[in-house]
Amino acid sequence: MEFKEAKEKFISTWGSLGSSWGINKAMAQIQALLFISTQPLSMEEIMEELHISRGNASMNLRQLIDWGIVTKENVRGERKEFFSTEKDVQELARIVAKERSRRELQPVLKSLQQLSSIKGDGSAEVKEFIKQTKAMHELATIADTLLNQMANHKQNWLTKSILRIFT
Amino acid sequence: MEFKEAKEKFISTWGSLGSSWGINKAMAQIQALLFISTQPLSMEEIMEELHISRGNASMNLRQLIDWGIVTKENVRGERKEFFSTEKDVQELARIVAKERSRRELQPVLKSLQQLSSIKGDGSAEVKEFIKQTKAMHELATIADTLLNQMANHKQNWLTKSILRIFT
DNA sequence: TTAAACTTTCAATAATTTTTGAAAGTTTAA
DNA sequence: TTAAACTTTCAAAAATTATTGAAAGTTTAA
Repeated sequence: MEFKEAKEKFISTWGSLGSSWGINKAMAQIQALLFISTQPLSMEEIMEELHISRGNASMNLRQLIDWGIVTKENVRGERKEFFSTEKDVQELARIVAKERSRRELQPVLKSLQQLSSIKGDGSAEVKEFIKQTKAMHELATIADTLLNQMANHKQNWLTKSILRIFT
Repeated sequence: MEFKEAKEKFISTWGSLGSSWGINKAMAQIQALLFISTQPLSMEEIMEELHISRGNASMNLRQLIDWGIVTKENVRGERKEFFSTEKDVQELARIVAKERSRRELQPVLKSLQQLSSIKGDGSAEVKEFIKQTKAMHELATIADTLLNQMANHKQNWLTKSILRIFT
């Protein structure tokens, strides 16, 4: 396989993985492009490589910056902005874990908390509701703890810990 | 909060959580409804509760069955089919972990494997490409191992293991 | 058999999400 | 200043995804 082909395949694979995990395609593809680039890229270069519009590039870069995955770089002698992504995969995993916990799990946890606290009237259906929402709340708490543990551990925790888990 | 209100809120919360994790809304809502129901429900009842069409109910129930989350039940004296969902949250988590690994991680792993094996021509960009796709492959392998470890452990592994992880 | 009860399929439609591109906004060099 | 270089915004258009509903298909009781 040629490099050019491999590069395109990597970008599109990453893009569709993103889609199936609730991250939009362009956003995932921009990140993929930066991830394998040897130097920071300008918006112009990103637009050209991925065949996307200026507006699309601008908005998705902003989102990536919001997530803390991409940073603006100043290249000396250049007026325009350049962008680069976090290059360490474990650091990337940490950021994503943290952000997904904050954005998606926390609100659900809060809801489940409330819902499992409705006062029972003794009926079977309300009892079941309370029991099941409580169980979900516990599970979500555990998942959240896991994500945050990941997010708070520095470099290499993954490879170091992996063999000790579940043994 | 009234039970009816709480029930609706639970179903809609679950539905939108599903959406943000790549599972369609109706599918997540059907599962939520069954999850808090004290007995199996017919398609008719599901359609009515969730205000969705027969076709929608049928297709999403099939998907849930494909995933192994919902099963058809025979209720004696009734001709129509009834549906119920796995009620144990940890078992649910196991099924989801296993299925997502199989459906989404495995294909990506295979791609990354291939991509990180292109022959280098000595150029910096190809070197970077190989290095970065290899790193991704390693991370994805670890994530997959984790998911599968989860999927292969019986009941209660989560609560038992959680305190021992990352310590 | 047959016909009623029920489920599935799928083309058409609706809803949602993403993308575009041009106008408005901002920054910088001179 | 000002005007060129660059970025952001956002309404409209396009693309994607979900939903409907009626016709076709299947199962079962009699």
